[in-house]
Amino acid sequence: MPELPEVESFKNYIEQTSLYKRIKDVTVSNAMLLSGTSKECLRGTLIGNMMMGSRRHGKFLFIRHKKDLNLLFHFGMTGHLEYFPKGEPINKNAALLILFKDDSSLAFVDRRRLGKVGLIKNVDDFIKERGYGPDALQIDEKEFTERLKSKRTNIKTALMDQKLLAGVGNEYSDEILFQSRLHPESRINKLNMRLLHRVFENMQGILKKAVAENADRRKLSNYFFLEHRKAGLTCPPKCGGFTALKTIGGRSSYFCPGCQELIK
DNA sequence: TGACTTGTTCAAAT
DNA sequence: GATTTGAACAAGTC
Repeated sequence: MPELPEVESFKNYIEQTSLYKRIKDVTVSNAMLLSGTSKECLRGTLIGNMMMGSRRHGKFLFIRHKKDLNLLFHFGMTGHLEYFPKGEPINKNAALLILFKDDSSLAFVDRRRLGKVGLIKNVDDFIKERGYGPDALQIDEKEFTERLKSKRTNIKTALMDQKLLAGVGNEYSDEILFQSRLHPESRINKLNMRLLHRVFENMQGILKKAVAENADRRKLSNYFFLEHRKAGLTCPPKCGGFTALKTIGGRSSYFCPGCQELIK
């Protein structure tokens, strides 16, 4: 479930493995993966070019090839990248395989095929046209508060709404609200500034830490709900209550009713 | 067998 | 009209 920290780690991965290599061939084995482009168009456009840089916005990753040519990745639920140096066996399940001139390759692997790959001209225009909010790590507290405070929906749904702010998904939203001791169904417009401040601080803290650890869950073991997505567990901090599961905003939401205050 | 998972999108409801 | 809610989708797991 690639959320902001995972996508940031994919960005680092590309930068460490795949920049400035001439592209020799492109294989698309799952055309459904493509968004707004065709196999032929993707191949024709990428072959002969090279990746010059990358940029992440929310859960989207953009690879710049040249001015007005960016490769777009969205990883859906199970998408990820795999790089294979020359001579290493490549993953045959790759939905998209980019072969470089030095015979190394980069694969987009996506078992459940919910990811998307596309070509776009301008990243800022794309974000604007699609209406995505500011990136969750770029937004400052003032704008965060401004964008959220008038909403009447619950805090969890809002945090996950990519048009309010981009990058937070189901799992990280649970962790942010757990650390903030705030019930996911709390109504935003009932929250005071102190509480919104707390959510903002926890969001930034958790995302930054996760990015610093390259989204490696093993290194985030002090983050309770990222590690244990289960109901009926004893809440570790202080309250000693039990964790609960409830569908909120159409998503499985884990929380502790004992220490996450519900404000309605 | 079918219920459940996720992010996104679009339709329906408020 | 704007905002909010919820269902659908895809496909793999259990």
